Amino acid sequence: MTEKVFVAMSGGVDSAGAALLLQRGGYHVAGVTLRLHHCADRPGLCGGSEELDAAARAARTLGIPHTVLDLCGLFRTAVMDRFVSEYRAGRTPNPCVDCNREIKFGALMDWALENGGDYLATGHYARVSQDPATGRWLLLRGRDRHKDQSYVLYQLTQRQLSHLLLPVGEYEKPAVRQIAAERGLSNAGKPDSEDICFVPDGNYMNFLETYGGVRPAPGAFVDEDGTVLGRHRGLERYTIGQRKGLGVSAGVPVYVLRKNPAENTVVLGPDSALFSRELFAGRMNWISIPEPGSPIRVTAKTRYSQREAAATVEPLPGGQIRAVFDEPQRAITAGQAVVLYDGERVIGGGTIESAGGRP
RNA sequence: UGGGGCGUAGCCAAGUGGUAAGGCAAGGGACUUUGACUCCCUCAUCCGCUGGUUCGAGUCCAGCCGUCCCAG
Repeated sequence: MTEKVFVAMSGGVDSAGAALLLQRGGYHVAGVTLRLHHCADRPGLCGGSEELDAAARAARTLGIPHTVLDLCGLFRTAVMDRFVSEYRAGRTPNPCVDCNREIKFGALMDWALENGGDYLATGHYARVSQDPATGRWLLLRGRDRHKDQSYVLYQLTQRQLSHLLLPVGEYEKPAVRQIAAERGLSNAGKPDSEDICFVPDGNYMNFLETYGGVRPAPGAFVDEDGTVLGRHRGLERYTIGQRKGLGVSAGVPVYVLRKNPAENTVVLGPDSALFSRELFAGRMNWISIPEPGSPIRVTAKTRYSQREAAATVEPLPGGQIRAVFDEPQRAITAGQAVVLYDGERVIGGGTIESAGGRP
């Protein structure tokens, strides 16, 4: 009996390509698209009307059934509201991680399995396999190194991985575009999506104000000695390592080193002051191995588009870890994810809580 | 108001007779499924103002304005 797979179709080329590949692979394929936004519908909004139409069109081209699942309410509370509260707390969140955990591989996967699906599939550039020795499900990097998205999937559980198919992870992006074009999919040449899906214009500050009710409070830019360098326009506007948009002319480039919510100050300094060796992270999820009982050697990424760096990870009580890098890392930022790798495998990951151990 | 210094783009700043370096900031683009970083491009028809000398002045001269320091 053929297995049934629901493909999460965003309206983009990758998820349409995933559906096409699964169809060719002999699966019984159905498309499902999430509606994530009721109002403020704008072009390019993931889970918005325009993308729903594009997804439906792709499904029609492929001749597969297509349904829409409305998860607006959950998306608001689990992703958008959390995005706002994280910024309010002075951190820099990665909403895609939350969305993957709560929405795509949470509620959507539950729905797919409850509705007769054996699997859920997405268009992410990553791979799933099973460790022949331990039987554990593994998350591997995508074949296309440049598009690898394993970083944003580090919170997947064994159960989720066991029901997950990531067909485009075996391909290079240009190849996906090509087979989509050959099959007549109208979104084959569609530009890669960027920005946060609920902030398609990239103006997240505007989102925080209008949706989140954030009232940015101006304060002082200071250097590490406390000397005032200028006025900032609200802590939410800045993230660690940021250079652009500060409006401070110090003769040399200056970067955001820290945010100090208690004083409502932003500390600026040279790039060299951004490097630190150590970080603490929580909310750990272990994939390729059980939670370790002693320090392990890994490579780790502290940001989505960053090369992994060698580190030693020490498990701490309460599911936390302390990671010490061989070489100091730039702009380790609270709220971002640290993802641990062993070659192609994702070992696990967590949310960065603090950085320390300056070089 | 006696002596001296300085006044070049938003900020800093080179330039001392030959037709406005550079850095920071800013704007635009590339890159990027988060915020960023990085890279590329752009950014003074004009040098406090007004005259003068000169083939030619930001550069020399005079006056004025502004500003800083010293001064009994």
